[in-house]
Amino acid sequence: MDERYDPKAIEPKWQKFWEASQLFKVEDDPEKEKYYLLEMFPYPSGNIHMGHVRNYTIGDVVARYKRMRGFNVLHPMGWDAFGMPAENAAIAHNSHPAKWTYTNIDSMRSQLKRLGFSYDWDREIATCSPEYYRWEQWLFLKMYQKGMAYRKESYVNWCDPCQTVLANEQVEAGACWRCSQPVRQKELWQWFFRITDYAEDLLTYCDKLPGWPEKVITMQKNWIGKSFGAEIRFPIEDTDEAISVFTTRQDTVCGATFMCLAPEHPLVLKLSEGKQQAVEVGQFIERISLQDRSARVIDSFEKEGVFTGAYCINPLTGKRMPVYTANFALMEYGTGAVMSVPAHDQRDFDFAKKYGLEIIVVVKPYDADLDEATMTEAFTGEGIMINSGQFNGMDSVNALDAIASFLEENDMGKKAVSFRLRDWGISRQRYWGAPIPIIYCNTCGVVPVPEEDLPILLPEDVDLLEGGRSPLPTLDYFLKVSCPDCGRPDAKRETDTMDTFVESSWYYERYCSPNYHQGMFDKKAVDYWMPVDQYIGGVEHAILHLLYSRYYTRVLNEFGLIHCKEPFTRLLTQGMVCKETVSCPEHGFLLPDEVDGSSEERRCKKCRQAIIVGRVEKMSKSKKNVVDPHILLEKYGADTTRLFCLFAAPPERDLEWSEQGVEGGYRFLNRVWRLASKWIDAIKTTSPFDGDIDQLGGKLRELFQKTHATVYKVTKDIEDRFHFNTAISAVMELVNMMYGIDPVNKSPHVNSVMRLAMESVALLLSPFVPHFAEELRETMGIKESIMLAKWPSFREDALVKDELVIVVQINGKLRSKFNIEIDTDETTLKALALDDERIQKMIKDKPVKNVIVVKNKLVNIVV
RNA sequence: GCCCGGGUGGCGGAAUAGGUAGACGCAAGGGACUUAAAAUCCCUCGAUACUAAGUAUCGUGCCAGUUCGAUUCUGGCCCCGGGCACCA
Repeated sequence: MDERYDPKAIEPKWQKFWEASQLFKVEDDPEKEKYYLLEMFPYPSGNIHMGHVRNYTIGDVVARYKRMRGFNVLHPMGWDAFGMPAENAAIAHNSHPAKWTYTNIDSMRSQLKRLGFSYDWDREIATCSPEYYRWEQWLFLKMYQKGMAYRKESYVNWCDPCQTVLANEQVEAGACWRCSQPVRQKELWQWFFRITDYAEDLLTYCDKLPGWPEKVITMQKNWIGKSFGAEIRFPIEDTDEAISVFTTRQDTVCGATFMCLAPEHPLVLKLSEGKQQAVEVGQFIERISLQDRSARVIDSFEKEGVFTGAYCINPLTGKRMPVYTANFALMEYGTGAVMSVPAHDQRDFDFAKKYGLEIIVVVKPYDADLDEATMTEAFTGEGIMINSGQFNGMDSVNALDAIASFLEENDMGKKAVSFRLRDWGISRQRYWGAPIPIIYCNTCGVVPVPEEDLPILLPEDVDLLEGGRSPLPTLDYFLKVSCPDCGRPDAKRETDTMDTFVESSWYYERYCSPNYHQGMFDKKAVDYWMPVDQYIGGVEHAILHLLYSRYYTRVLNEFGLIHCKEPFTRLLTQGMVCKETVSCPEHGFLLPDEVDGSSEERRCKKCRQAIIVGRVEKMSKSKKNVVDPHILLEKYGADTTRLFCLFAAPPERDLEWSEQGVEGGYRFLNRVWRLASKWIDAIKTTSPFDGDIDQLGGKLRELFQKTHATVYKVTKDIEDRFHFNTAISAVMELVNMMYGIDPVNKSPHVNSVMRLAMESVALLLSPFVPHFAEELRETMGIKESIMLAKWPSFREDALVKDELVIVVQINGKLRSKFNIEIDTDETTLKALALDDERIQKMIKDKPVKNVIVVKNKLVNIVV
């Protein structure tokens, strides 16, 4: 055995072996219990970063562990390969997004292989391949037929210089993230998925996902945003029409003194038409529509509005209420109209003060009075009803239901619920995405592409345009098509592509039968594998990706394509990888190798100024606090890199980068290696001890017990809560104890007990550091690969301790302790404790009031 | 503003059906080995005080409470991180 631990030799050796023997390959096998383990697939940016390393290491540990427990484990990997960065990179390098993407995929695949992850690479998927997106287009057509996909005109963030729609997260302070030019709201025809149809179901099932983090569930619930209230009709003066509003505060309806409509509300123009206010209203609508919504929020938002010239009638009080259009009313929420109650809503209060509108208090606090003339802010709490006719004196909480019922009985409104969730706009005016399979015919209108014409291929022979504008509308051979219905030659294809979140909403289902050509899925395979038993990824996808996936799975379920509704049974959101930031007063953020000097006095290499140590933050290129996994692999190897990621913190917490920590992990592996080489000759041909525990004494007995206790502890830590850090520290303890056994020891069972301990160490470490474990086992003469090995079991009789420490407390404070045989009875313990020399001295003649005895634990004496 | 997390040594973190606070690792200090250094192995390592190789007191963000006993349970407060935010 080589005395030196040499990851550079070991790791490629086993990676080759695993690949050659196809040990990561998995087949459907109804005889075996399945376990589907999935990590969020990456965008192929070209390089894996520490976040990926951590995410995929955690996943690989679970995959390997579950395999050793006898599960048939599906552990796939693929690429979320469509998206804007590929287009930008292609423009910058005068290349093609496909070429750029596939080159990146190749390099990232080899990086992942270098880390020893046990993926079944035969199932690899790239979402940009026609073989993949053709089924997405197919499902789109199905959804279109059922009205689940529809087209409407709506406002989007639009950047003129870039000629494209921007997602909300691509708008920074009202400007385009790429060109820094102001973003405006533009009305465009867009395709939508009717996710709101499932709002109730998605919400209900939030409480049926016990394997999800509380935090993510809460975020999803908030995002769906169900609220209970009433829809109330306010008749418009001198017409037969009424304005319908949604409110959660119908208890305050008698305090409604004016009405606010969203600028986009269809009634706004109608009401002001022909009135003197018409011009002002028109200008207001124009101005507000140009404002970006996120910009409106950032500028601490000035509430403003204009009077439409019309009045409506409060159905309960008969009061005339001026109708305004106001910027804070949103067309997308409720009915696009707000009944304004200035006394009990802060926005309405501000608005009323600004425009001199009437304030009427209808709920007073339980213990005080409220005066409209002197109040400085709205009272939004609960209280006693006043100025509300028959409801006066009622608790406002009860009035909610009473008033809603009253409105319903008198045909003025009804109880209602409203959701914050909106339909999912999936159109993107970009090139690098899946084409939407729709044709527009001047005669027939919107015509779906016939199924047999799928896939609609994304043309590859294109010149990308400066600024990111999609070339598709300029490509006649793509654009111009004859209508599938009437055959006229002047029809046009849809040139928008689908949001990349559509691809990531079903990739995990495709993994079950990735090469199936007869349909989206092979039913047998998805029925066997789905749902995903454990999903692992970043919390940044807590809402969008996970919500879309839950929705899409419901759609697939409705079409009978899969049997389950919820795609992910358990979810683990791992923390971020962080590192301290370092900056120089002159040169800004510095990379680690732009800094010189000792740890006390670090300086900028360029200007010799003392550096500023900033906060510990998520690794990012802009903060320059990144560590390239490649360098770690070169210096320490994959096993050390994996070990550090697992040991430094439990998975759900943030991980703080530490060079010394990595060093510590490396040292540990070396330490195990040296221990093994010291013992190898003695234990190579010995079989592990499995005899009667009473044959052992002293340190060997202890080591035997410790070995089994470690198996127990590591199993529990992985099984119960994925706490790999404590699992690893348990193995470290075992190794420390093994160092306490002298190799020249001639006790009869020393070699077999050491053999048992050493084999256990290899097995227990194998999910974490698989190459190391393979090598260690091979060295011990074990032929079978770790991929086929069984997880070790522990012997109950070895877990029973011979004797234990009883703690003696006085008034709850530790004062003494003694060793005693296990299960000694309470009376003996009490007597021994009171007899204890130190205790005697402490008590002296103080009267003993009470003695609490806990068997096998402690004695507490109260004086 | 609302909703989630989280505050434990010099540092990362252990320990919660209430029962020895600080496992394991890092850093630091000491010793062994070495011509020397690195590596390695062994020991020490929460704070304070003292009659100092021992003992006492304090100590898990702060303040109360429940209890024989609280890092763990309850109430209030402070700080940090994250998410959402004109949602009627």
